[in-house]
Amino acid sequence: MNNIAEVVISNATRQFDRIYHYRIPEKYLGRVNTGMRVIVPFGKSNRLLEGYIVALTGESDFKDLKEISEIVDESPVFNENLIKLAHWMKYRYISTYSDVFKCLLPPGTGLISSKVVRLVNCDTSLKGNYIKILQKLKDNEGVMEYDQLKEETNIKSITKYLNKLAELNCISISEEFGTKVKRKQIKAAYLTKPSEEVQEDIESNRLRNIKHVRILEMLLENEYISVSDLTKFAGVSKGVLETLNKYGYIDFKNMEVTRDPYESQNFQKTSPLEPTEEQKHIIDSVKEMLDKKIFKEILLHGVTGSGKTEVYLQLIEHCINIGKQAIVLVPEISLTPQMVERFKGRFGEYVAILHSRLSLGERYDQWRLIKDGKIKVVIGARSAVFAPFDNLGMIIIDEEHENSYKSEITPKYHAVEVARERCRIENAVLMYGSATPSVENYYRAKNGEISMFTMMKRANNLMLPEVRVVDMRRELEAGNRSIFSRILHSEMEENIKNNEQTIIFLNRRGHSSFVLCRNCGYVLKCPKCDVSMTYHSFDERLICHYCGYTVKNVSTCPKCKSSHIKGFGTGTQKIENEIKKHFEGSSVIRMDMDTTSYKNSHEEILRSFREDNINILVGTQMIAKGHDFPNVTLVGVLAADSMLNTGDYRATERTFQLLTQVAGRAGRGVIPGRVIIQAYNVENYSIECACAQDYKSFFEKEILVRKKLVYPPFTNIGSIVLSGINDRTVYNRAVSVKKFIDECFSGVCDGDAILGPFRSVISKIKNKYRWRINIKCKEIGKLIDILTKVSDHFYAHHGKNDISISVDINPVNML
DNA sequence: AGCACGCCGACT
DNA sequence: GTCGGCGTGCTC
Repeated sequence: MNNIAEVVISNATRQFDRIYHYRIPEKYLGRVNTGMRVIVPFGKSNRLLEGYIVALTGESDFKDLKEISEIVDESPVFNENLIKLAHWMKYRYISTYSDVFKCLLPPGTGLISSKVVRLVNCDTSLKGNYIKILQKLKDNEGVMEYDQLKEETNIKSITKYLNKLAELNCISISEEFGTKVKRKQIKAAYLTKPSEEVQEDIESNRLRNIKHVRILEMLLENEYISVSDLTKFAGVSKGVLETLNKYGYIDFKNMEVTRDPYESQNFQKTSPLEPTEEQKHIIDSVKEMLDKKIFKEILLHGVTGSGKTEVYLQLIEHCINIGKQAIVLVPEISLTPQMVERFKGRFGEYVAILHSRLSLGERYDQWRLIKDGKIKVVIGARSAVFAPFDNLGMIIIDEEHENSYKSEITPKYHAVEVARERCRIENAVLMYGSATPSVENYYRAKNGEISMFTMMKRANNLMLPEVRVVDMRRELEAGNRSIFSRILHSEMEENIKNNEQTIIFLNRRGHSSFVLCRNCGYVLKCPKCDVSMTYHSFDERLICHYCGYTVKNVSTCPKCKSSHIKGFGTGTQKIENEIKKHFEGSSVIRMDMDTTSYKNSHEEILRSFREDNINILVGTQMIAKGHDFPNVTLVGVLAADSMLNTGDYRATERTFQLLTQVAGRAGRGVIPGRVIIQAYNVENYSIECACAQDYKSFFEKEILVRKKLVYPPFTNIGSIVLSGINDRTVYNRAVSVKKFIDECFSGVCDGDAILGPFRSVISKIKNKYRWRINIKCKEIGKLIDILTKVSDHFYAHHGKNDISISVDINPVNML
């Protein structure tokens, strides 16, 4: 009989993160199941902790097992497949069970313990603090939280008195668990008399008060109405309802409700569009794969505007028809109302939306709808890959190359990899969609590892924009020292004259990227991070984009006191100012992290640009994502090569992807678009190929470089970053870690290498010095094994030092 | 992480 | 003699 539960403890550190066996007490037998959360006694003091049941078993090598003390959920919160996925994630991301399981639940559902004091017997013969405590409890209906009791009675050593009172059996002290998010309940009113009788009372004028009549009439229409709605729409106060209650007409009931983030919106129902030849071929082929119910990966390489979304929609429809569910992952930033509208319009109530701008409560409710089987399609950012479906048919990852799919916090999972593993486990179909696929996936597609479909026709036969590259070195030679090349300048003027819109793209926010003293060469840096401070003209301050540290702008050099100190490099803010200066009478709007910090400001800016017909939009990465602006006929890209020299092996790829995307913003209406790209390093193939909108040539060139230099997909890069307050001790620790790796790294493959320790490119963040060790290793299993050993070894000899370690494989950020 | 055990120094 | 410092080791 399976009367033993395998439990992992939540909030465990690496040192005690493993599976523990607990006996299931008689009273819970049959009620306890895999995937439930429980409360278990742990350690010598038997403190009560939250745990997750990962399996049930009949026997254990341990004797003297402790018993589960409480069950948290009445039904499992994870199914078997998600538990399998969790095991894989722990392995693949060198993580802990604890961190991994936390990903599977919506935020705010973790248990919080609190000590609760209950009044049992109010012995009035007691004196002093004792009676004070008892009185306080009595005033609060006999139940209070320990912390609250302590604060309100203002007794310093309250524990002493409480223990004594508990001994005297006057009170009981217990530990209770709650969660941050609660199920939302509302108080609803309903009729307690038969409707005929109420009707009769109204018609016979027995009820004189018009307010009473109004309320009863409303309740005749609807069985339950929330008290708040009732008072609002009837224009009465709560007192009226209480009177009706007293007369025995109505009563109240607490009802659970679902928080719906899109409650107020009505979505126009849409039906499938007639697919084009290209689309039909893809839809039919993938439908067949879905019917087979086997794991399959598909790359959908489709240029912007080629109708990928319609393909997604029709495949999802098929999924639903065969009784399966689908997940659609999109980058957080493209989860716009238009996107939501498309899916809600097609699938209505079957759609759940998950993203970080929802409140904890909304997210929790969406999650519960999914778990209860009410939802067929989930659209969401990264974490939606964990949506608790029981019969998953497919996962679609839109803009598969986006690096926002990689989590920056532990566990540092990549949603694309997790989706792949989940589909493998659940025999589902995985579809990657992109106009500029990641080099890794395209390489796999070319090798026949995954199937590939291409969609190269733009809908409505839109013309590709005409792209021109301007060599800024020539501009300088010709005496043009402005930010704008002569051609871009004149095209912008032309556009303003013709009342057409322009987008100016620059991948750097702020005003100037650094402040330099021309006398002594000193560059102002953040005192906590090894990053130059950026000047923001809006409030005349210097800001560190890494930690947010800010100081007032300086007028003299802090080092040599020279006044020849000023900002160099250009940010979006400066562009905005320059445009105002150069193009008098034109309207400009700016979109970057500084202007979009408020909720909805993002949408507001785009709406304003579109509807108020603003001449020019200036922005960073943010504006590159799939928005449709039919009146935009000119896109200018400034400093297109600025990302190329960041010391990251993916810099070229990212430049190509970004430029291709930005160029795609032009000419989405009837007027053909023009794109002008300004750069110094114009010969770079990422710029050349982006101009030609030629993915294939870019890939062919890039893959050769990757092969030659042995970078992914030809190897894997393990990265270990050690950080701490004291530069020297961090370095020493890094050296000892390196030594440890040397010892366990045997049987080196061709091209495998251990590099470092060296200073990280950003050598200090928030006052912590960073040293890095990189490991190149062809075989990922071996790399995982080494990194696991390194982590275990590091924590085993942790001691009382303040150095922390972070390990990652193929990180998106190598700085 | 949190807690107990345990082994040394400075106090009534 | 004993109170308390924090190094070490364990948690089903």
